[in-house]
Amino acid sequence: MQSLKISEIVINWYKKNFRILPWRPKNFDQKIDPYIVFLSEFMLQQTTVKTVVPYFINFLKKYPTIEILAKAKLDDVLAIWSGLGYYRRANNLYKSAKIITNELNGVIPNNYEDLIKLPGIGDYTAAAICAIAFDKKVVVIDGNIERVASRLFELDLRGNDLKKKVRKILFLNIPGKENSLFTQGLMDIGATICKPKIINCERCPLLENCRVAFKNSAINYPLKIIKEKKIKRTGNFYCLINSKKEILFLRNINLGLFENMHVLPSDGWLKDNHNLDFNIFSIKERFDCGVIKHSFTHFDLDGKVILLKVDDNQIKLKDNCIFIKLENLDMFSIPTLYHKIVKLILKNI
DNA sequence: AACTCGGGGTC
DNA sequence: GACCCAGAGTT
Repeated sequence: MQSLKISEIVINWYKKNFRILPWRPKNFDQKIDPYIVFLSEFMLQQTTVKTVVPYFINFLKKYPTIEILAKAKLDDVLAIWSGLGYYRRANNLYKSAKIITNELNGVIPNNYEDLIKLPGIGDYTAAAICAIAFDKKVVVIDGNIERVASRLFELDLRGNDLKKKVRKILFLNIPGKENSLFTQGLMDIGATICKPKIINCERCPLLENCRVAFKNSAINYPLKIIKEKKIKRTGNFYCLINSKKEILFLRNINLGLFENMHVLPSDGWLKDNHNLDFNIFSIKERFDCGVIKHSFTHFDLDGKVILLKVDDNQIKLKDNCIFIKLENLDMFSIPTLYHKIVKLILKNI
């Protein structure tokens, strides 16, 4: 009797052991809504399933179709994304929804070439939507699949070289049908069995196919990429608050970090400061509230938090300035860093 | 090819 | 603390 192919093993395993996730259909016969896959893949870029789940549920409730999303306001989309991070994803998701609704008759493309043209959709996401939503025969490589493959075939490569080799090998092992299940199966094996630090070889369906199974060296795969040590940065954050307990935020027009989000005035830690002209305010009191620590991908931030109590007299604010009531903060697009700062401020009021 | 983009889970 | 996560866009 001929032994089972890798794809058959993975698909059979997946049908019995798949993770139940809010963006997955309840059974395999159910038709998949491409918008569900489209949305989940944006959220899942570089973000763990556990973190995404509550955001996905909220988002889908508010924007159940791509047309409703396309007709929403960007600020509202960013607000519901607040806390999830990598806010460029939300900006691009919104752009793509508009393009699909206004230029593509509201139909999400079912092929790699058209998908990858859309903003926020790169190689991985284009392939993932093709495979998962449309069951197309394309190779999908995410962090999970790259790790599983690097161990399965004991690949002594890293970075882009590893990805190329994985692509070549997976192309030879891709099934003729049910690639949607194969792709998600490899992901689930990576997420639940072949994990980065804890490897449960005894539960793995690919045990007999794996070159590093039960070996101490398994944990070394994929080979690590040496990373630079994180830099420290310091800055000052200013919280202007009036007697109505409204806090002054700026809508950040700078590209890059926190694009289009609401931020507090600050200086010292970015090239493009989130500047405010304090002269138009009459400041009654000033407190130093201590230091907030926040970790970014490439640096650790120590931010001095300064509370400034200001008069209520009507001032002509610039367009990008807005006083937000404390109880309304959740309605606005405010990154986690600034929620942490406000929390520190409240202890000092 | 190397940077820049968040924030939280996990160990 | 360090690593990792259903990566993409820019330089």
